[in-house]
Amino acid sequence: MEKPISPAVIRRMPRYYRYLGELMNQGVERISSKSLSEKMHVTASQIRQDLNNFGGFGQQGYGYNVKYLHEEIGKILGLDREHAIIVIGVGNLGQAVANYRNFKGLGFNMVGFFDINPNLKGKKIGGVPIMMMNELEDFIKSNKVDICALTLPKDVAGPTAEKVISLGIKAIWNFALVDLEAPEGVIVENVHLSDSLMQLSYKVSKLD
Amino acid sequence: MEKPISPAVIRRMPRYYRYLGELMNQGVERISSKSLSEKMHVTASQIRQDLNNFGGFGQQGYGYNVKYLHEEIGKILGLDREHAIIVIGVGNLGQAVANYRNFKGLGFNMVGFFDINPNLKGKKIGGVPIMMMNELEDFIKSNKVDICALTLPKDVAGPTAEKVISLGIKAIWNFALVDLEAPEGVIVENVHLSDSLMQLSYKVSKLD
DNA sequence: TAGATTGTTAATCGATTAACAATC
DNA sequence: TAGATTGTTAATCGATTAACAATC
Repeated sequence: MEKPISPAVIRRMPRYYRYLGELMNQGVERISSKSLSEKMHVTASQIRQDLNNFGGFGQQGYGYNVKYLHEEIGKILGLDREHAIIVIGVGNLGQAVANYRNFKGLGFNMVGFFDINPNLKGKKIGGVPIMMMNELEDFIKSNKVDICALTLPKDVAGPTAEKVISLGIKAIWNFALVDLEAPEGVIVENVHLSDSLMQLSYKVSKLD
Repeated sequence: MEKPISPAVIRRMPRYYRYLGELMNQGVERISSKSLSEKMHVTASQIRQDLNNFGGFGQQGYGYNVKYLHEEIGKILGLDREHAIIVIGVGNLGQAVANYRNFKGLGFNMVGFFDINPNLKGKKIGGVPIMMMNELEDFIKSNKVDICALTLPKDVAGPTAEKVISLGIKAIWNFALVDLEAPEGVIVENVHLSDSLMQLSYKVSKLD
């Protein structure tokens, strides 16, 4: 295995991917680290350092081929394959995640939704059925599921996480307001909306 | 004005706040940096350094009073006052933000929702009306609005941000998939869900 | 070829950790 | 008082920036 890449670098990769996608759409064929750095408000040095963690994608005197670099970063981020996602908790946030447009084009496919509310049973979101929690185990065992999004209240997030981990899920996208403890070999990515809002609040209160 | 605090520290503050809130609920009266560090999986040294950016909240030989520290961090994060929020874009994500339970208790109040879909006109979420975009200007001028959440497609996010900024909004909580450029004195906090999902995808693909 | 720009090494800067004197 | 634990200084570590030789 390669040497581990620092979290700071990994955080920046999706942003590079996004900007390169834009450039591609605009028909830009090549770009130098310098002009990309101006667009993104980072240093050219940082861009070159970041990319060289993964390989030499550029060419001296030329810069980077936009399409090629976009594709390579896609591969680095694992976007060159399909990811099957289930969403547990079909409240407002769960529905938002379920419907989020941008995911499909990146290879993330919603394959099942789960809730405890019997009124939701059998309903569909984008053609994908909402199932009850007692169907979860069977579903995971008989379908390939790569990622489990948890959009449910914090007091049930922990037990639910344990359950899906015991069923073999290796990746949890957690929206519940707890830091889930994951065993070795399981990845948890947290999205804490209120943390983000508090950071905003902090910065606002510094303005005066 | 005090010296600026590093972003890394600010990112950690909401997490401290969360853990201290939990401890408070559990009736814990005091805690040392050491035992808090074990719960949070960080170093005790980092906790003390972080806190001392803002002041000395502890006591030698005793540790920190949980309730007091929780309150002080709340003040640092600006949670000691009310924040009026409007949400522009009442799609799935907008509704999720509009309904998010945890906000109210932290002093964040939803005061208005805006969309372009005429079918939504006059409907309410949690007693707060959904208005049309042509009502936005009047609303902002005649009501105190602290934060504007943008939960809309990326191609309209930029112009909408410019508009609310021109109307005096100083804080934007942006969920659209673009990095908004904000003038001096305006804060933009981005929540890029797909960036987060890509980071998860990256980590998953490293597992094998 | 000459000019441009990378890949990479070296220098700087900042953040984290360790250590310990101050003190409750 | 003696023990515990902070606040803070010093040491280490890592990340960012600068510089430049390699090379397209």
